[in-house]
Amino acid sequence: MEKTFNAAEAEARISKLWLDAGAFRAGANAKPGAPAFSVMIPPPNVTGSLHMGHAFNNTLQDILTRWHRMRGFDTLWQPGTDHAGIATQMVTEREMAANGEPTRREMGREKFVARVWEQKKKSRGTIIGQLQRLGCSCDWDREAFTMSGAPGAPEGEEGNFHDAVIKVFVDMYRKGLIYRGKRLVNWDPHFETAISDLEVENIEVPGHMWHFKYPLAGGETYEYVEKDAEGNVTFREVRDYISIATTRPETMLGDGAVAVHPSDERYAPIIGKFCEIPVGPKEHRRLIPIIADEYPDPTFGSGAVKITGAHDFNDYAVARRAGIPCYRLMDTRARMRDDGMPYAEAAAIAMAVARGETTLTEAEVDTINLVPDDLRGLDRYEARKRLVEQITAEGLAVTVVRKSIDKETGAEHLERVPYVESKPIMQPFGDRSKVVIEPMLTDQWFVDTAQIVGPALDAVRTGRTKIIPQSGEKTYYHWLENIEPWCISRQLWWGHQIPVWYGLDLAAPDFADDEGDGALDPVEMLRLLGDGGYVTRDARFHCAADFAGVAERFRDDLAALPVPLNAARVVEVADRAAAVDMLAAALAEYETTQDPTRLIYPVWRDPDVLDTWFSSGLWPIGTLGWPEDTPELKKYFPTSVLVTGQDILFFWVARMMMMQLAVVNDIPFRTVYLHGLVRDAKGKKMSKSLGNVIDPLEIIDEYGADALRFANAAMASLGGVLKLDTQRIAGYRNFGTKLWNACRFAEMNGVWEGHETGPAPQPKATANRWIIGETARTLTEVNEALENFRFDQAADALYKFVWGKVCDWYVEFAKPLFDGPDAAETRATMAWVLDQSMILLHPFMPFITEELWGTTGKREKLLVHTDWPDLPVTLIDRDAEREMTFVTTLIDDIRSARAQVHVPVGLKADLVATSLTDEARAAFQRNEALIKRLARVDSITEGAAPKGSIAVTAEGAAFAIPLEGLIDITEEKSRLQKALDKLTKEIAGLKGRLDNPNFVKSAPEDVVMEAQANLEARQDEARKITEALKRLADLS
RNA sequence: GGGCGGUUAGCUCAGCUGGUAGAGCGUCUCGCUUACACCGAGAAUGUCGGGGGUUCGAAUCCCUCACCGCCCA
Repeated sequence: MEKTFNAAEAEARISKLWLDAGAFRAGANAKPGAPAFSVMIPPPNVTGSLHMGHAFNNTLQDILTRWHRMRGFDTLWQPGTDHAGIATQMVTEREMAANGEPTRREMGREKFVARVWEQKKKSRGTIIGQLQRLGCSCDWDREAFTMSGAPGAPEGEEGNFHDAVIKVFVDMYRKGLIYRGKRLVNWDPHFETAISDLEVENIEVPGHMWHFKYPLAGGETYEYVEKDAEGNVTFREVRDYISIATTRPETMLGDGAVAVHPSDERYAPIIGKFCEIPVGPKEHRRLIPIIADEYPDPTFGSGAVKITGAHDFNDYAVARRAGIPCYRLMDTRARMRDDGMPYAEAAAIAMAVARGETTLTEAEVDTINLVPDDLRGLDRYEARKRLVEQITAEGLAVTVVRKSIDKETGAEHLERVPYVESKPIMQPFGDRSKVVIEPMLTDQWFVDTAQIVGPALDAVRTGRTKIIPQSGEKTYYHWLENIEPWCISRQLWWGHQIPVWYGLDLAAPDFADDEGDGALDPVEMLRLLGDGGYVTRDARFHCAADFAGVAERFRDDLAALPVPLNAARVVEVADRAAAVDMLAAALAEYETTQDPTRLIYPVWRDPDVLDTWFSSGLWPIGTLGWPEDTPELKKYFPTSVLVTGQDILFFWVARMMMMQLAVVNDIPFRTVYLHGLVRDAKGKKMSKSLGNVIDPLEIIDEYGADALRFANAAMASLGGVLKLDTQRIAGYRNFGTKLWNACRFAEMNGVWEGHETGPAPQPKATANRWIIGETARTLTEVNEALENFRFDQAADALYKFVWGKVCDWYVEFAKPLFDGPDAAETRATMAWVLDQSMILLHPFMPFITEELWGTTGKREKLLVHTDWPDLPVTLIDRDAEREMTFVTTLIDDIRSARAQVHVPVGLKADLVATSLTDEARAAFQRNEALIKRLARVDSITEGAAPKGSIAVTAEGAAFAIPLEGLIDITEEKSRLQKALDKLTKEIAGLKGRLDNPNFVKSAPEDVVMEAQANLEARQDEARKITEALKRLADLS
């Protein structure tokens, strides 16, 4: 054997060994009739690459998986990747730009989607290969993808995940769990799509708060009065305006009202009156009502809030309550709108609405563009700047007096300046695009989460699904109990296109075939096409898995229409505009031909795709073949454990819970293990800009996958932050080497000759019996730790056992034993112990252990499939344990004493036993050889302590090491005195407790007994040390 | 502002249902003792964030304050 394990050379070879053997296949190594153990990998982004978070997360999954597989469970670790809509589209577009390829829009949707598939194929291997380098024992043949089987999927991307997603959408739609609506959503102006609340990061940035005057309509005035807490008037003035504070002046253009709190006496006189928005051309100023609503905080700002329903979430709620129209001001890129009728006309309509003279449908409101002509098409921030200038120029900014002193004359100047507060404001940013999110009123699809959240909550409340650590459950409840509707439509091209088709609404209420002759004359036609006709009316829509499905439903709609429309043929076109054109052409043709068979009814598909989390929400059933009733689904669902980051609890875990329960009425997993974010050694988030990113592949290159894995396991205590330190990884690489060298030592001593794995031997020598017991104890610890997901405790137990027990002591004990009569049983014991070490370490360090397994003996199976031991506790031999504790502490004490009084390490000393109980003598005699070797002792005698010796005590024994002339007497005195001081303190503490009648009375009996025994032992030791000190005093 | 978590040796962290503090790394001293210098032997280091309470006894339970982190507003 080499001196160290060559990870770089061996890992690829061992990986291949496992893969060629099909070692990771679902059910591999399962015992007949064994229970299933299944884990779904949190699918990484298909274009992503492995970062430390993945490495950590997947190490834990692999440990669980390998552990269960070795225990004979029917094990499946399901791998796969996520199509990651926005991220993948972004990556692809970026690469296309870098290559000088045409843009997405130039290409068109179909070509672009094909291009993304190319990208997917290209990058898919990256992260999968990286997971394999980490040693992940997924069933790679089953690799899944959240868009497999989607239209346009190339060869090799078959599968039915797409079918599952579409089926779920259709089913949920039919059950009324999914609806479409114009709602305020988080709009990402960079990607020009809606995103969910969870994809928004709120960050505090420096901002400004402007204060403006909204003049009351018709020059009305009121008395504005401020009072203190006692009701005394502190300020009083007659005002003709209401003061409004805003951080976003550009949204003033869309104001629909000003709101004040109903209890706010200052504004009570003007509730119900109108005020003017101080923006836009003077002659077209809009008036808006002053309303009462609970939302405004009377203590904040002026207490009055402008209500811009289409651009603020709070305002939106107020607007809905009060029936205030929400005017959209921006386009998809968050520039001020530049469409629709001129401002003068739009403002006039809005005025009429505010006065209650007319009402508009939602669709009609959306056509009203209230951006003044001079601001149309401007960026939102440019528009803000200009508006502030315009309002200030008009004198409608609230001002404050500023005092300045002229440096030359010393004269005081008082001037009024606009009141602009500079203060930090919370701003929403897109987590991918990093641009400021704009609340935007758009048509979107929503899951009515309120309807499906109940079972997901119950599953955790009743314990059917357990979340670890438990604090995760609290967070889970808190979020789900306050859940908002989930916006699932995204204005992207890469994803599952929503299975909804739209058709023009031909059921104009005033449309009739006057003559009842089935012939459409121009008059009748005009009713269809004219004002209020299908061209402007909202579309009708139907949902089905495919076009054939919706066509049928549209035919049902048409059947209710008069002749000849009822016979129109349903065809699919690109979009609404195409449909309008085509229908017009078809009607025109009908007019001349009067041939109803040639009438067509064009429908178009919703261009939006589904939120990625909607599809990954089906990962547990989708990867197992649902909606088909596959054997895998029967066997591996619900899954056993989900291991994922706590940051993903809402995004994914909660949604999987809701969706699985809604779709198949079962929990997706029995246990959810949540872990923290991996950070650098100082606890900082790893980020490219900080330059503190640790690349797991570089770590694997340098230290080996096993070292990284063991470090991950050791870090995995419950809760908290995970700080990754390369020094620690190096330490665990050393740990692997330590085991390696123990096996190498065994090899040199013929331990492996003719060795085969077998049951524990039954040796006679105490050291051998002891280490077998220690092995059994460690197994219990590891099992218990893993059952409780305490990877850190399992790793710790293994580290202490292999290094602290096997290498530090047992290997040393074996050296003299190999030269004595117990050599054969010692070889057998060592072989067995090292075998167990490899087995127990395998889930944590699969490469080095598999390599050792293969080189050290004749093995029936690969280690990956070797049985996890089941060792009876009877292997723990209490007598052997006591005896070895005596021996090891004695050796430790002798070494320590020697070192402290500077006895040369190379010197072999004599040892005189000055007092021994029978038990101590027996233990001592049986292990003489070990003590001699490890404590560097030459000869052993019994007798009185010679002059000038150092004293060592042990349980039931006292020893002296005669070293007259060699030792530093002062040093020895101070050593003993120090020990005595410590003992005295302990004795005082123990005595104090035992002398306290309350302690003896109320403490449990065994605690009292233990304290008593402890006191006696300490006192005995103190006596021995005092004697030794006395001898030293005599000497000098 | 609301919720969750944390504060233990120089650093990173263990410490379960209360019985009087541990590990790894780092530091220092010594050592080429025939598995291993990715090693061995030895050593030092803590008013367990502050205050109060419950208890015979508190790092551990309760209250409170301070600071830090995360999530949601």
